[in-house]
Amino acid sequence: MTMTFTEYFEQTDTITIAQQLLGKQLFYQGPAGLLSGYIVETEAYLGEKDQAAHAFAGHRSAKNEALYHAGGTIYIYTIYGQFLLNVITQPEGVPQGVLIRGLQPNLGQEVMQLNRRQPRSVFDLTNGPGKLMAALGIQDLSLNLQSYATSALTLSLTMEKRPLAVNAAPRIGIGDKGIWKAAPLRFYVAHNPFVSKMPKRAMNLENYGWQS
DNA sequence: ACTATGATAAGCT
DNA sequence: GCTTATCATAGTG
Repeated sequence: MTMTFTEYFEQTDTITIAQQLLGKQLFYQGPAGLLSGYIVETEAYLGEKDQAAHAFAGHRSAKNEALYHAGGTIYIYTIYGQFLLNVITQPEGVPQGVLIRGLQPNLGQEVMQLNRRQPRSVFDLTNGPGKLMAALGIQDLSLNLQSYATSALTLSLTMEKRPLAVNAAPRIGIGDKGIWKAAPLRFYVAHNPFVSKMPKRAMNLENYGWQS
């Protein structure tokens, strides 16, 4: 089955997309060659009603403009000097998206190593939203508002690994936002060592949490 | 969000 | 007793 990016990111709800992105491969055609990794951790942000979302209560500005664009749009924002990567979901005007929080390196792991300052181990390379962007070497906003369908940053909707289990948990870094602080909108491949804050004893180093 | 550092707990030769 | 892991705190853009 072949599906366009628009279909994939507009035809179903954001929570489902956040779960189904686990195992999809993210590609970046960078200056040092092709880099890629499998998505292992995501968070869903549900628009105007979601107190933790940038579009809460309809907030709209130049910084979060991408949220209001079509499904498949790249949304990058910065916090504390870190660049964070999102995929916009839902049709134009419905400001929802998915934050990519963890990546299992595949192509160009050596380059990613060089792009990072001081990773403690391979598992420290891309196990966080700011870390994975640093590893890819994306440290500006030039890809913001562009599309995964047509830019140097893309992802495969077909080639994928399959998680043995997907866990849901509260999102990270959410302050006092009522029910939205505890809402289980963070999804990750159970026992995968590239998931942020994964305790070592919970890591499965045999299969990384993937089927076969 | 990340890094660095220190405290506490758990493991191990 | 030493090493490693987990948790807490502070500093930073």
